[in-house]
Amino acid sequence: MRAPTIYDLAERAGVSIATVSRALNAKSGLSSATRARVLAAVEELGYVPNGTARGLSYGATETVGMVVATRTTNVAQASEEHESLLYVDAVIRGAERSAQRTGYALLLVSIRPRSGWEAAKKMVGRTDGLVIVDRAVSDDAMTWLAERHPVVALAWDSPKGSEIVVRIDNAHGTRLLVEHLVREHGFTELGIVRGPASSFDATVRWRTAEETAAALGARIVGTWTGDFSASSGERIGRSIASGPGRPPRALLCMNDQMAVGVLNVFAQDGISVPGDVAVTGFDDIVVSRYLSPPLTTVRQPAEELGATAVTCLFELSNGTGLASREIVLPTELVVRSSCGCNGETRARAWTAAPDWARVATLDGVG
Amino acid sequence: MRAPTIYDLAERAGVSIATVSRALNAKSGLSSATRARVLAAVEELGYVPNGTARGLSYGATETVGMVVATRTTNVAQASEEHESLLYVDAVIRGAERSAQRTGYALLLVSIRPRSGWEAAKKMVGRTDGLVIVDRAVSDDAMTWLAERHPVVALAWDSPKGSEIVVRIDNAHGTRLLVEHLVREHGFTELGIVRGPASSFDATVRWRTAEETAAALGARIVGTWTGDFSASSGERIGRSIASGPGRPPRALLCMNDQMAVGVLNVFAQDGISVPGDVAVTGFDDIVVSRYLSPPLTTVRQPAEELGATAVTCLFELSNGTGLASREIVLPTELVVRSSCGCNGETRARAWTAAPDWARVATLDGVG
DNA sequence: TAGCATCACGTAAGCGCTTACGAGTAAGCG
DNA sequence: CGCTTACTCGTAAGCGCTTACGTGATGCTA
Repeated sequence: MRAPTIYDLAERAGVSIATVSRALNAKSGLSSATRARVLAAVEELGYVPNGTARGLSYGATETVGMVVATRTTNVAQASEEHESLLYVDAVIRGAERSAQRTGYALLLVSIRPRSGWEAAKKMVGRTDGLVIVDRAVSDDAMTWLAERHPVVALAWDSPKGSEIVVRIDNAHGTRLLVEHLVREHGFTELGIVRGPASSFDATVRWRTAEETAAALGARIVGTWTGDFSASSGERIGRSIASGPGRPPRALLCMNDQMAVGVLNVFAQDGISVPGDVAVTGFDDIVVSRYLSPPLTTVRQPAEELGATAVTCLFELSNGTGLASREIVLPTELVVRSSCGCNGETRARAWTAAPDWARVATLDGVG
Repeated sequence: MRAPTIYDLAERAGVSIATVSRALNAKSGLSSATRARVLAAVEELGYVPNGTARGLSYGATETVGMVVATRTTNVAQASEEHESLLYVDAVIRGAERSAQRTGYALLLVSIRPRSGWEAAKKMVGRTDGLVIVDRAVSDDAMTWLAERHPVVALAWDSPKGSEIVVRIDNAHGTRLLVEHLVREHGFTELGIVRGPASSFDATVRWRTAEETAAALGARIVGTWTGDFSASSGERIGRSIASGPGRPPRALLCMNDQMAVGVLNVFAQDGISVPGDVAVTGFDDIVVSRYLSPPLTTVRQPAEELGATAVTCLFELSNGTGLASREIVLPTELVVRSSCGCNGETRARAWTAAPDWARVATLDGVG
């Protein structure tokens, strides 16, 4: 049972395939009678346009590609597999939402560690543009891709080649957080739980944290390195809890998932948060506000990040021309209880990011 | 700067386009010298095959579609938007992984509530098969789609039309949980936090919970209905905490996210878990083991669910023929501390699901 | 050396659609 | 009433690729 084509529709409606195409695409130059005949045939035959043929002829796939690094949760099995990064899921949601608004679909591929970037390459011939998340491909690969396709890099360093970069203002959020801990709470001995060195976001965060602490006269009394997973946070938390030295008065985790792990261990070991140690995160994932104590963190607009990336892609291919090759989304400090405060307050921190306002408005945010 | 085509390659390598195609697709009947010339041209020109043209000619898109209902987290803004269902993200990951293994990509669209299913319809012409998650479209739409395209329904009732159903064994997991609470802990007064009535999974779960409780001589002293979000769990938890009646001895939440909300409120209000009230969930999302207390729950293999769905799709289009039109994946009881137990133990519960073993093995699980 | 496979490659058709161009008809004008 | 203009619709080319079929060259057997 072959799927019906416009030829079938044409025969059924007694018109030519050109007329069918015009009716389907709501073009002008058609009598309403013929249009109705064609649309009736569509219903009768249950016709669905072949997107492949349409794309080939039309010259656009109406698809945006999203390339992410593989993140797998499989607690039951191989533990060397990485835990999923919850915020990436949010980015994907945002991108899909933004694409959908223009009738586009999201083509998702993940790149396994050490698996090469063939999958990303393949996407060039299947999409109208690519969003590459968080170092899913190497610098060279990024340049290669951006040279021949519209590419937006998410959570990337400043653009080196033709790619557009969309990222969040890690530094500003981190600064607000450290200032809060040092100035409001008077904590002078801080600990830092870093993220993986491969992550651009993570690196900026801990660097800024250390700089800001130094500038404010606080000391970094310990640093640990995790991989952004809750289980790595758990591991680190345990080593702090059972270590010889005095724990830091406040522990800054470079993402929420690691903070989740830390909080869990501290609760088990009878370390009071925030009484003994204040703990903070970064990201503001869905569950953070429901932890006990509710997590003080820096909110990064993950969905907006994905949505903005796709919007940029559209502008890029429309030739509208972006005002800037680098777009920075704002972060905000979300103060809950794990730092020692009482409830939730938000210190919205708008960065000086002129481009952002424009792009975000397109997406219906601003 | 037009993207290079096989015509450019042919000219460069001094061969015909047919030869180029053969070289690219590793077909036989080519001297290794010509093949090398073509591949050299590929490198020089930075050629990437046009997937659209390939698909049209080849007759397959090498794409599987995934249709989900919109789930948006936007705590900052419109609160009527639903919180993301974390387990859906896991399903997406699993599907992508399974698709990737065969060189397929995942085309993702979400359907907004009340937005119609046009987006899903469109996917028929753009994919080789469709996975529809958790009632993203109506029964009629499902039938229409399944009549003209390979379709796998996830977390759906038994198949009514041509679709294949892949779901988890909700009943078995729920039964294990209730038995644990009643038999091991001796709880006789249970409360149930239901999920949305539209969800097939949720309905089976609370029905089974109530039946099992009755069969074991425990009483259901209260039921509440949430929407699977943590915030609805929070709302329900608050009404329990501040309500007049005595709270149930154990509170069964029909998913983890609602349990997260409940746990949070109880911690705030000084209700001890599991001392005063035992709390359980369903799903075993990433963070559940890190909550305090760690959540006793029923693990559903969300990634496997997605992976299995895609695998089924492949079998369906290969014409290999599925042994059954309904595949049930096992659930397992994960006992942590929120029920009153001490640590983590797992009661693996293999359901009598002969098909599953076969399908899952294909995916490298069994 | 005639005859026949076999191999390596080119030719051309066709996948289902969009769209430039042209043809035919009806309407508008002096 | 003859002309132009506008409208409606058909014809055909082409998007970039795969592949059935054909052709010439080479190797083998009798």
